[in-house]
Amino acid sequence: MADKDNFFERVYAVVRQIPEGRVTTYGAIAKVIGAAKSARMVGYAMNASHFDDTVPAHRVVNRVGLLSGKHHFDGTNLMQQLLESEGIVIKDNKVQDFQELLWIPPVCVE
DNA sequence: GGTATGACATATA
DNA sequence: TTATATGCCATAC
Repeated sequence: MADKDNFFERVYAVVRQIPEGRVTTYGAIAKVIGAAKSARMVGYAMNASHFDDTVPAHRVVNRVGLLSGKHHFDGTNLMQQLLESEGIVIKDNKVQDFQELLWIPPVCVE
């Protein structure tokens, strides 16, 4: 289903599975959706996810735990506030204990 | 249909 | 270790 949106839909599906208070990386998502080399596409998909409020893009950060995409949110620190609202500590636009908060989504089995 | 861009990642210097 | 360069793949123009 949703064979049209294939890529975006897959990204959304994974991001939507991110538990509250957890974060993940673009690379992890890319790998799970079957496009490990398309980590950039994940971020690109997130850009389009703005029309979909069911996708917690604020829980997705780059591999260093940096809120690379906070700049794309409405506010300047909206992303950070959202994460902090979930119990995640943000310092200098970076996720503290990122490694511990990092959550790897299960592989998409169709 | 080719070029340019991108919320990343990995490799090399 | 930090900085620079390249790859990768899908979207937009």
